[in-house]
Amino acid sequence: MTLKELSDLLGLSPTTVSRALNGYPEVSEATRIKVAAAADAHGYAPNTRARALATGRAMAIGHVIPISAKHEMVNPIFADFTAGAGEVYSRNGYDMLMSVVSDQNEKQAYRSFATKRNVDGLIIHAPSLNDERIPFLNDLGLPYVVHGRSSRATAPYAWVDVNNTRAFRRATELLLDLGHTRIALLNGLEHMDFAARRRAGYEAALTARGITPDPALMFSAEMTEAQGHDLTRPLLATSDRPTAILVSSMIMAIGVRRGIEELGLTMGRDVSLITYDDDLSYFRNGSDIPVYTATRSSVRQAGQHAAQLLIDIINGNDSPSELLLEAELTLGTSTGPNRKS
Amino acid sequence: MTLKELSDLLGLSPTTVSRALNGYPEVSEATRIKVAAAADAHGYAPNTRARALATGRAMAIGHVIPISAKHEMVNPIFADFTAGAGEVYSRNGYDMLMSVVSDQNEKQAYRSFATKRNVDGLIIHAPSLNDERIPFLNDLGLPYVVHGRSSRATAPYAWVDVNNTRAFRRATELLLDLGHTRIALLNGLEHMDFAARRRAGYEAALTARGITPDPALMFSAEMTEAQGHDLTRPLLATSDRPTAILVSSMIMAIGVRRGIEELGLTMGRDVSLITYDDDLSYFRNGSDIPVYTATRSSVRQAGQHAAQLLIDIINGNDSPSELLLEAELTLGTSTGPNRKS
DNA sequence: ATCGAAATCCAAAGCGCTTTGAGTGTCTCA
DNA sequence: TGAGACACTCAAAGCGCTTTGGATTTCGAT
Repeated sequence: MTLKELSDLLGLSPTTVSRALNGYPEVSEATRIKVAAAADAHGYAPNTRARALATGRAMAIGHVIPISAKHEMVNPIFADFTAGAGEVYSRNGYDMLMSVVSDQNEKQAYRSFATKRNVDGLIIHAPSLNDERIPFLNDLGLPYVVHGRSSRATAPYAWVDVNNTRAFRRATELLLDLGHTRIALLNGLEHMDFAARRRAGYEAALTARGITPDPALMFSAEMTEAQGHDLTRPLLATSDRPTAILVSSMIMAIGVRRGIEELGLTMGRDVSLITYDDDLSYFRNGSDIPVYTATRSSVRQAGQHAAQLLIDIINGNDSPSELLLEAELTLGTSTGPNRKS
Repeated sequence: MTLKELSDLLGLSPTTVSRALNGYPEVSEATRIKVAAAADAHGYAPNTRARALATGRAMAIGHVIPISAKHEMVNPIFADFTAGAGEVYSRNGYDMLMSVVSDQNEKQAYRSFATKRNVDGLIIHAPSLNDERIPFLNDLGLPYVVHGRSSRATAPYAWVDVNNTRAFRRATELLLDLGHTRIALLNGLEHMDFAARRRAGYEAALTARGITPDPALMFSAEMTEAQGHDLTRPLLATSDRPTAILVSSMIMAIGVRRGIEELGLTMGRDVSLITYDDDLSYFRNGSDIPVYTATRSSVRQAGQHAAQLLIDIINGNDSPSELLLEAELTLGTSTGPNRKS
């Protein structure tokens, strides 16, 4: 069913039908209702491609999912972020276009979006400290929003981020308050901005209490279950082992816990643990009582915010284009007072 | 840069330029090279929307991601499946269109894809035993591939699935061989086809050894960490507790393990555990030695196969449209002989 | 020299929609 | 009664591409 067929059916011109459906004022309410009814009855919806061509707007947002060639990894938070963003897109009539590329080809994917003109905007993920995508995209001229920040970027850009520094500072302070002084940090890869900020928060809290951060207690790795486990085992086997561990992701924390228990130790008693929790839908932190003490911020909500911000930018509503979300610190059973001192 | 601009630049007609770029034989090799070079130099790529309108092909595949309204859950395997499918799409010049909708609106999302004509095909996930989407999509006339099967569907459809029955039958047999007779099953929701098949495999193995499946040992729930834990606790608190547990997902298994250890029991010694492992990239089963004994099948590869199959169907290459993948059974440290008998 | 096929290239139509600019009635007020 | 204002509606152009059906040139063969 095309517009022309529908208009023939109604004995109207395509113009009028189009205007009726798109809510233009030049058409009477009576015909509008008639047209809408007929469209509904015959299951008519405008052909996206033709409409996009005519209006110059693709009504689609692009997401580039880079796959690390080394580890064949998909960022686990991606599904929930996507879900959040997707809801907002649907609500606003936008489609979500996903491009899965190996991380070397990422820029090419952005360029391709721009030249093929099949999206009106982009969301980019996981920025590094000085992310080269930002100047690149500024040149490209396609609206975009960054999920996260890039501390050393000089050009302006729109972003939605969590206050990672504050979150890790508070988590560290909690552990200090519980009497822990040897606190390990199992962080994500620190060329990533979020990880650098988390480390800064951790170090700031220690320094403020007169403790010099010990490089032997700080680790930076991919945030997998296996890494969590593999880093924890040797760490806890030393004589002056830490009494508390700060972990950058739930998934990694699962591995840490596995390591703790393999050594016959008990989490929350022998070793305290605080983790960052992205509130992933399939991995909620316990059912009633949280298992892990955690700083939590919903990545799904971040997705909603980022999507809304991008749509605002595309529509030219220049509301503030930066949004800093706060994580909340929730007590679980994984922390307790230091018993070793 | 449009085709017209490029052709003006080259002193050729748009026709010739278009043909040169699309590899039609009516253009000399010399001009083809010249055109390609110019296109490259000026960063020209055909406008997707215009091309789609002209060719009648959207060069895009739709995925509908239903969000369970009740639990606000995103299927965790979705990210990896998507990654696999996305690779194949990219390689073949297809875009991936994602539509996130609450599960009540799912059909509407398919219909919208069909009427708006912005995709050439669909992939659908998580079919139930008698999935109503199959007749619905057959009517709709948009090519599609099902990830999974729908046992009670009468109409034919293309699918890619894992041999769930066989996988669970083999896993159960392994436990039986180890002397376990009271084997619990923590399954996914059994209106889902995959879960029903897994249960069938489990029951078949038991029955073949003369053991009547005990309803008190069979559970069907959402496959979250919390559910795994919450089901395990009371299960292992009974006097005639099972000595082995078969679990339908790694994530759930993590929760089961937590339950086991909270009770002071040791996995692999006091309780054996076998889990189904989708080989999720962020949740590999241990680094060197697998932690869990598991039946594994890569959901990412399933994504690749499904995407390829769909593209084949769209292109009219009618290769066989059904693909059954086998899961492999890998020994980890979570299983051991029954010590209780 | 001439013809026909092969090799190139092009003009123009068309994909299905939006939107501009104009046209036709109908109403209101002088 | 006539003129202007208003409410509707429409024809046609245009978005950027592909593709049909010709037109032109080249060249070996007659």
